[in-house]
Amino acid sequence: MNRSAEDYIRTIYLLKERLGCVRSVDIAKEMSFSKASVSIAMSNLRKKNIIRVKKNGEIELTPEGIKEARIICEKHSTLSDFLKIVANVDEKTAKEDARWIGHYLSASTYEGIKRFIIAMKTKEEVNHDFQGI
Amino acid sequence: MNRSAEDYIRTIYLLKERLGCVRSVDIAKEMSFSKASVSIAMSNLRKKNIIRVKKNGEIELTPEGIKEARIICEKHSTLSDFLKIVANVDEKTAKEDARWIGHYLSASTYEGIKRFIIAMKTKEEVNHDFQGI
DNA sequence: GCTATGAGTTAGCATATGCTAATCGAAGCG
DNA sequence: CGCTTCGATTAGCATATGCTAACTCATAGC
Repeated sequence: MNRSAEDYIRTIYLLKERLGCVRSVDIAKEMSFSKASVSIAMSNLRKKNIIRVKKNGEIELTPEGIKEARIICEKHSTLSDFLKIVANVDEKTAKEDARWIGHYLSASTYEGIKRFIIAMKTKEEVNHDFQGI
Repeated sequence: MNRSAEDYIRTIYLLKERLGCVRSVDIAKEMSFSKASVSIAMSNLRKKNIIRVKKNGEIELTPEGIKEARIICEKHSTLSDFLKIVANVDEKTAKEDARWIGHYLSASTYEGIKRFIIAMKTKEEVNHDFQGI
């Protein structure tokens, strides 16, 4: 998937949760893109069978689209947590950076980061338990 | 600076050290790009006053180019070390990934990562000293 | 019923990056 | 000397992304 497509898919997924119903304009507003750009992007996602557009303009992720979206969002939140922990940056910065690097990191590096963050969180819990004694 | 320009600058800097003299073809071979693409990229770097091309075709970084190159390479090696440590990936993977994320990470996240890696290395030294006792 | 508004699409453009094919110029070889 | 080869450049193309301007279409209000 392209970087931009990933971004659109993630946005559609999140807007669906937030608004219930997602249209092109909602996406354009959320991403600060023109209606035209979104229209073309939606046309591409439709060709790739990621979304389906109802007669009333409502945009729905297909089952494949939902699967993709979950993968993208999981990656995104893992990387965002990771950056917050290791680089000590704020939520907003972490999310923005995660959005970019999520697309460019190799699979093996991402897996390594996932292991790192799981170990880190476990360790934190252990520390917390000890402090509780 | 563009992502591609950063890559070209870094390559020129490294090839200069490795070969002594850098020409367009050397860059094309090193990066696996066509001569044409490199030619156009060099023309852009010339316009930005990053490189200077001698009559014999030799490419030299200007003082500004060298400054840029050092910043890029430092960032690159910091991120590469970082990925090797936290994600436990091999040198090659770490370098490739560092090349990409180096361009997309925000300054604050990069600074945070730098602090993290310095702390990590210090700690390792301390551990090493303790083990030596 | 006409018009204004909102949503979506299309045409045409711009930038960043890459490619191949063709060409130019210099250098080396038979 | 003429041909080949090498290095560099140019023209023309392709893809990915974005934009504005102009259009269509449906609906809501007067």
